[in-house]
Amino acid sequence: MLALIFASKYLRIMEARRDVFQAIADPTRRAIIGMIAKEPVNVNTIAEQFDVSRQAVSLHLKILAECGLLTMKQQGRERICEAKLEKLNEVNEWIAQYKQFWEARLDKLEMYLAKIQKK
Amino acid sequence: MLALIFASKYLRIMEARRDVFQAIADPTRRAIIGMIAKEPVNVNTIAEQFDVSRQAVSLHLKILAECGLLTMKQQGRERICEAKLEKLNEVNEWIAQYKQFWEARLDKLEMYLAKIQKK
DNA sequence: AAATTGCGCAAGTAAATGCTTGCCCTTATA
DNA sequence: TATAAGGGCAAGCATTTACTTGCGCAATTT
Repeated sequence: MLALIFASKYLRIMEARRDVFQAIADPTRRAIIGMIAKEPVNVNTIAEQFDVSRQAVSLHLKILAECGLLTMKQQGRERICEAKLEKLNEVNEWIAQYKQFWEARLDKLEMYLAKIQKK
Repeated sequence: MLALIFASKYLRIMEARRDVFQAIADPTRRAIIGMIAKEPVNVNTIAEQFDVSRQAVSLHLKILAECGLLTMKQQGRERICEAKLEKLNEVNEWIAQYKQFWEARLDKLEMYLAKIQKK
């Protein structure tokens, strides 16, 4: 019984969700992605742009790195963060499968509006 | 000082993030979206598909409704959930602005692979 | 060599999240 | 009309999240 509890706890820790959906849910992390998308930037430069502590930003970077949205490379005493946005494709594909639904709805709306306008 | 703390607390509560990014971050909620995308379904039918309690599912539905991804309508004693996926477009557009970056990378990789293969 | 810069690693905290159980009210069915 | 089915509301709990402050260490500058 106790073992089970420990096991489940352990499993939960191991499974700690670090997926892209989770990563981009946070507005600060989306802003970070926006910052590094065009060119690699070092940690402190990123941190300066936000009004939270460097540590907080550092944690966000860690999360982004863990789910594959960026890589870090050491360069002297600096750590350069480089965006690896391929992983965004996972979200892109999830969304894509539903596009037909909302686009169909919009089409219907458009047709309806056009019809109204004719009268 | 105290007023400030209360004010900030109050603001935080009022601002409670209920955006689409947040909403789709949860795997259960994504699964719910998958269930109701094609046709409206009532609450209990949705809840039966998951191994969490009806209350838990109900909360997920509430969150999805609050951020506009579904609407509920009462029908006798049942509440029918209907997907309104237009809001997904917000995510879609956010992603779209970065497509060039990861696609450019993939193109480069493709070209590189093609080059290697030729040799 | 001394001071500064860049940045990770804890430890601690408040709030948010995800879930449960229990209760209650309404609508439908036997 | 009694019972069942659909489903909201609220309290309570464990975990996670987002953040802070303090410390320390290695690479640079002065």
